[in-house]
This record gives sequence, structure tokens and C-alpha cells, in this order.
Amino acid sequence: MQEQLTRRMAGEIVISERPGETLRKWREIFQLSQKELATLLEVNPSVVCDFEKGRRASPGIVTVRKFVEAMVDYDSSHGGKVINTMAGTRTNEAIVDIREFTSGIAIETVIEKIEGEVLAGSKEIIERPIYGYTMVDSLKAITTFNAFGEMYGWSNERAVFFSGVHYGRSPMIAVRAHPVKPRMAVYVKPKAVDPLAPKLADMEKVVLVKTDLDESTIVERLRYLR
Amino acid sequence: MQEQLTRRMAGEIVISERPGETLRKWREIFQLSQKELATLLEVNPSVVCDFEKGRRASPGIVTVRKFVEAMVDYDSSHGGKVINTMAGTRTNEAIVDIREFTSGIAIETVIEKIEGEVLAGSKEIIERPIYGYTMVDSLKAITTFNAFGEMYGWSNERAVFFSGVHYGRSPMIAVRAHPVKPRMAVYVKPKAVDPLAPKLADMEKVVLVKTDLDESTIVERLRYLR
DNA sequence: CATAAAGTAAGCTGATTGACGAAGTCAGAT
DNA sequence: ATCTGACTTCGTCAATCAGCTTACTTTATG
Repeated sequence: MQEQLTRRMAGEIVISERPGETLRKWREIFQLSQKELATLLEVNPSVVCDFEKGRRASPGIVTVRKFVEAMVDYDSSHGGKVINTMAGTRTNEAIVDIREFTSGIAIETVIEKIEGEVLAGSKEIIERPIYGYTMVDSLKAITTFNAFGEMYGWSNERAVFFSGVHYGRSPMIAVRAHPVKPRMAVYVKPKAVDPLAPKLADMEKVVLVKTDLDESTIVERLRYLR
Repeated sequence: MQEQLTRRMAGEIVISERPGETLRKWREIFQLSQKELATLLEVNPSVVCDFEKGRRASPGIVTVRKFVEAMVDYDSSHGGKVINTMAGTRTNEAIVDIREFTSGIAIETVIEKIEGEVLAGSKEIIERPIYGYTMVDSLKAITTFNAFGEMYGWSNERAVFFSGVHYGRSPMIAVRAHPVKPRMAVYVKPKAVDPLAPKLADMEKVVLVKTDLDESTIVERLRYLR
């Protein structure tokens, strides 16, 4: 959530036509004076003013990062008043974990890491990179409304891990039904795999993999992928 | 959507530990070579490389913006392959419009702009700033699952406009039920206003306003607020 | 009214950026 | 075995940034 927010703020500042004003807007939301913010940043208050008033036309990203992180850290160590009221991320129970890599990782590499067995997918697709993954609890995904809509992070060039798979039909049917497809679907410790699943995977050009590792091991192993 | 994406990319780059790699990741997602990107930017290819390899530790936001926008524009003028596959924004039918201002706007100012009549809210709260607004179609909001969850943009310091209001009970009850509250609720051309509504508004310290302007006029008038 | 607090303005300086272009490396195709 | 395309490295330099200090408006507040 915190990181979400910092990114969101940074993005808004960078793209803004008047970055300074956007910076100020956030400072005000966090209810800090220029002086207070300057103190957090250990700089002179005039520096804050200079940025807000746009004397620096193109502040460096390091500066932006410092500003944004200072505010968020401050808030978080004071009860997270602002952070907590920033809605927009209802946490979805069905989504166990969701991450974006900073660079592309070959599907092959992911398969190795998770000791996966390929059920569908050509040699060719397996070499393509993905940029993130989502771990979904299949059971909850069905009972939670709209879970499939939130499954995709910012790129659909990703892997979706389904845990709690019974017959392995529903997840692939969901993939088929949804307009956006992942590059890779992984069944985590499935009880069985319906023969229809690989067929659907082929039709959708999705690499289908099964693994016998459990959720936490997978998350652990993928943690250090960038 | 495009702007969403540019902001998202920019934010990710700024906050990234290795901004260069993140930049590269996006270039790869857009399937551009360094040279092609350099051409779009009208710079020497070595410049792209320098950034990706991190020779410039803290590129200015103008640079980041140029990079990001070049890629997005390129994609959009080539069929929007990437843009279109970037899910994550299921458009919610109930939400007619949603915007963030770049700076705070006093509630008072908004009331004037929309020729609103105050039904609940003290002089004091009316002076507070808000940072965005959401226009919701009340009828659809009820039939669409979870619409109220998506009502809040990035700040709850905002106005929520309800159109298609019949008795003016449900919207305030929704506000009351939801953990996150807007600063301001506006009934757009309500058929009636149940006396319970202002009471609830007072309890929740929400400024309740009604206006006889229609949706499009309101959006039009708010467009030029920053 | 005096004084504080918040914010703005301006001048200055050392450190970095943004850009170029030339000279590399490296992997794959011919 | 060399050629090509994609990418990397590096020296260079004008332009700009990040920060300081000091002086100046406002706007509250006792």
C-alpha cells in the first residue's frame, strides 16, 4: 500500500504540467508546512519552496523520490492517517500475492524456479519474457466478486498462479472467458488436471504449468527475481 | 487510460531502485530497440543506453516524461497494442467520470461553480479543500457490484456526485456504510431529498449539496478547475 | 501594534545532467 | 571469418540542478 502510494504520487508529479503544484498538493494532503517537510528532508525550507514554485524545471528523480518518501514515511510513523484514508485498494481476499518484476524474466526461468511441469505451451512461447505474477486462491476467486478483474497487475505479460485447484477446469475457463489473458497459468498442487485444461490453454496460447510446491515456497523463490 | 499508463510507468521508474532497468523493461514491453526509441526522441542512441545503464543517476522528470510519452504515443499511433492489453482498469459503468485536481480546491468554490444549494455542512467544513471528484450513476451503482469501492480515486478528500437520485436516501446510506467517506456529496437533479439524508450527512461530517445542473454541464464546468 | 509563522525571491557555487560522437563489445547471420 | 545490428563505454562541455544564505511579503495572533 505504501509503495503503491509512493509510486502513484511520483507518477503524478512527473507527468503533471506543473510538478511543483502537484508536489504542494501532496504536502498539503499530508498536512505538513514547508518547514516541516524541509526538516524531514534535512534541507533548508527555501529548497522546498523552490521546487514548489517551479524554479527547478526538471527536478531529478532522486529528489522526487526523497520528497515523496519523506511524506509517506512521516505519515506512516504518525499513525498513517493519510495512507489509511487513501482508498482505491480494497484488498481482495482472493489475491494472495501480486508483483511486478523490474525487468523481463523468461517463462522458462520461472518454470525452473518453481520446479514446474509443462502441460501446454510450445518451446517458442516458453522463451518469451513475463513481467510479473499474481497468486490467486481459486476458491475465493469464485466466491469473491470480480476477482478476475483484478488479477492482472499492470501488464498481462505475466504468470497467474492458481492455488486450491480441484479439477483444473474452472481456472482455465475463467482465463478463456476473460478478455485479457496471462502468458502463463500455473496450477499449484492441483488435486487433478482435467484434460480440457491443456486444450483450452493451447487455444489461448497460454503456457500451462503445474507444480507441487506450495504457495509460500513459490512466493519465496520468486521473491528474488527482479 | 493512456494517461493512467504514463503515470504508472513514470511512478514505477522514479521509485525503482534501478530506474534504468525499469526504463528498459518498458522499452522492451513496447518492443522498441534503443535505436528506434532514440529516433522517436530525436536523440543519439547512446543517450538511451546511458539512461538504461544508469550513467545518469537521477534523470530529470522532464527526461522521464519524454521517454514515457514517446513510448505511449508511439504505441497509440500503431494500434495501441500494448496500451490495449494493459488491463487493470475494468471500466465501471456506474462511474461516469472521475478526476483528480492538481491542487486543492475549496468546497465553496465547487458549490459556486455548480450552482449548488447546501443541504448539510457547517461554514467551517465548506472552506476545506478537496482534490478530485467522482460522478456516479446511482442506479447503476446499486446494480453494479462493488461500484462504491471504486468511487474513491486516490484521495477521499473529494466530492462524489450522484446522478439519477430518486429519494436521496440510498446514496447517503451507502456513504454511511462505506468505511471511506467523501468530503462532499452532491445530488444531481434529485427528484426529491429525503430528510434523513442531511441528517446522515451531518453525522458523517459530509457536506451535502444539491444542484439542478445536469451531468454534462457539471463535468464541463469542473473541467477547468485544476 | 509587534511579532511570529509561513512562504517567496534572488544571488551564488559546486555538482550533475543531457547530449554528442567516436570507439568499443557481443551474438548471430552469411 | 567477417559483417551487421544492437547495445555499451567513455571523454567532453554547456546548461541546469541542488543547495545555501539572506532579505522580503503576507497573514495570523497575543
